[in-house]
Amino acid sequence: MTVAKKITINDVALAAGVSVSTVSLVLSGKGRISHATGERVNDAIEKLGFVRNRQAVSLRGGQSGVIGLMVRDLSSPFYAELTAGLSEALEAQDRMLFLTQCGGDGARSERCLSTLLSQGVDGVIIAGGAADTGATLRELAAARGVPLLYASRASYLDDADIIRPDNMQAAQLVTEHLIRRGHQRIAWLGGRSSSLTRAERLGGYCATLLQYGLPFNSDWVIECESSQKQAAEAIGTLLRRNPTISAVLCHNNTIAMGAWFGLMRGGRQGGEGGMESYYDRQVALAAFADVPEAALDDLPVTWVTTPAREIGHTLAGRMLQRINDDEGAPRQQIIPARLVPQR
Amino acid sequence: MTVAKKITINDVALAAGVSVSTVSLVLSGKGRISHATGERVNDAIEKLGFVRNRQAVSLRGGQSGVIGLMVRDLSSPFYAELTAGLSEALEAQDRMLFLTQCGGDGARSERCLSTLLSQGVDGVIIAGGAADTGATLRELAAARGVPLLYASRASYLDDADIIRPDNMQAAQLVTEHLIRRGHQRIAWLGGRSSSLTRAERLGGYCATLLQYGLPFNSDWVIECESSQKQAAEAIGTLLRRNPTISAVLCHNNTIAMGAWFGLMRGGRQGGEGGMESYYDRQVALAAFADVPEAALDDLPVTWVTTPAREIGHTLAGRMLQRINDDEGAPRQQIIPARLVPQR
DNA sequence: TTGAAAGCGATACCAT
DNA sequence: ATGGTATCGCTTTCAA
Repeated sequence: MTVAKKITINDVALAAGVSVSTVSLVLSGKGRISHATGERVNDAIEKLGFVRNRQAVSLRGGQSGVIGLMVRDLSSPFYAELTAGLSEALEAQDRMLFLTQCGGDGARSERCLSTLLSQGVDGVIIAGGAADTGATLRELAAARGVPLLYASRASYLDDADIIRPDNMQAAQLVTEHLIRRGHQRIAWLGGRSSSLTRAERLGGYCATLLQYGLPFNSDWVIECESSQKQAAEAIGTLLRRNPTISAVLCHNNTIAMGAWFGLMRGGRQGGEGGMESYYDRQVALAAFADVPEAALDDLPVTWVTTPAREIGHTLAGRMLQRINDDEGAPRQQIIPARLVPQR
Repeated sequence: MTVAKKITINDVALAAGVSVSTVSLVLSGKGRISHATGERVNDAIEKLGFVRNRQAVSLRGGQSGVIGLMVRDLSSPFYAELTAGLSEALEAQDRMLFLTQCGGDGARSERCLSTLLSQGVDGVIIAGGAADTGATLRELAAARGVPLLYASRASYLDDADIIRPDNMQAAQLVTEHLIRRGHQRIAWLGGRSSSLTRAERLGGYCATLLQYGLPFNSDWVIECESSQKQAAEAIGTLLRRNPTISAVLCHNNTIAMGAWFGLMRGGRQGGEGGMESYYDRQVALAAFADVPEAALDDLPVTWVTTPAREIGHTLAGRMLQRINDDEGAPRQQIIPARLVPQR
């Protein structure tokens, strides 16, 4: 493959019959350039197909126009959606995204950040993970004067600039919705007790129940892996033991689907005492969803969605602020969830 | 925020009492450096927390260590998974990913590529989309001597270096599986007739049927939006009109889920003539899946999965080849699908 | 309004 | 085995 000689501002300057300084001024729109000269330079740029070398710009001290993103795992719908939103918003600002997957690993996170910095990013966003090595990472970034932003599903970092979903509000929203629909006995299904997100949501659920003078029964809060099979079994057991439960709040969409299958099966089997009763009574399902609204499963379920894409947009906006005028005060931005009532 | 002065090789050289050339040689492991000097330099690097500026390297003519990725839409599970795999494999090679979302838009694609090139990427991968502007894009990349690789869900580019899933084989695989399980009358549900992926899959399905001497009936191939509701209705209509059908092949997981609901509902409603018959006969479902195996829905369905992550890995490997020794011959690499029999 | 020249950080050739 | 230095493409004073 023959590599055409790269076009530089020198070539442009030559073609336009001006100096490189002039070309640079035209490019950046600074300095007062006569209209005629501007025209000629732009023509030359057009004709030669010149594209400005950002690395040289950045080396000289300018911005690279690149934001680094460290994401725990891109294949998770939540982070994929967040990343898509972030990339979208950045591109609208003529910036780009540098992507790394840092996993949960601390040492790996440091290497990732180092790489990002060595590439001259204007800022770094850490989405999920890297909670433990927070201090080291922040020192690294601070030493380079690069703004660091966090996006997280739960609020484990109090003193950092962070954007996150409002898990508590989400739980309150959906719990209140169920109550308004007449449910008095609402159970919880799914998630591991070690999950911070779950803890926050449970807080909102619990608070709302008490606020409405309804019973909060810890036997009605069931831990469960995110597996349809396990959820289906778990809801069966739950309802058999507690036949008065009229609504179940599911930790995520997998749980919701499993729960629904569980209800179907229970109803279908029929004639087994308690089993058919709750189907006939139409136990209501509600669930938290990780996916964008358009991708919600078509189940008879009320969803609460965390607007991951919106979080991405917000991150882009906040990063722009940080880059332009570094208001040092760490700040928390909390993005509310939306309710999608059962259709 | 106080920005610590950036550490350069000059600082390292000073600290180690050697020249910058020596530091550079130690960094790149070229030239013969005495062990003692090497030690001293590395100590200084460690002590000062020096990180090499890749922009300067790249400006001087070295590699940037960055691969550009233009992806149609990151929030689609297939591309998210592909991107995750690619990023994973690249990081193992000490390279990074530059991400852009180019949508389907031609002009936008050109701008994306331009930006990538201006950032000094060592190579570019286009995943989905940008089919129409192929020629322009390739010229742009070629002019800069940057290798261009395609990843696509269907084979619309014959003369390019491309990696893609084997849609035909996938369809053959699953169709054959159904036949071996004793199904003779297999219908197709889902997808739009304008979809290239679907066309290729239909080809495999059709070929396999004929190969086994089974009837291929175009009335049994149903177009359908990827919506659970529509799929549920469509399968109902299909089976009512063609009660002899014993298996249905679904274009994706949404269709599969809808189809399954359709079967459930049909079975449940009972007593409506044809409606109950097909439920009792246990119509088998099989489906193509976009998601990784671990994320498959827990349905009584036989899945064929396109290994998106593997495609990502393969892309990384091929890109490495292209960067190192540019064997110009465009080459197609076709990644086979895997069967996940109904559990 | 425009041009000349210094310098950003790293590399590699040419000396020593 | 090391050191000096021109160079990559661009921005930015300082002069003209």
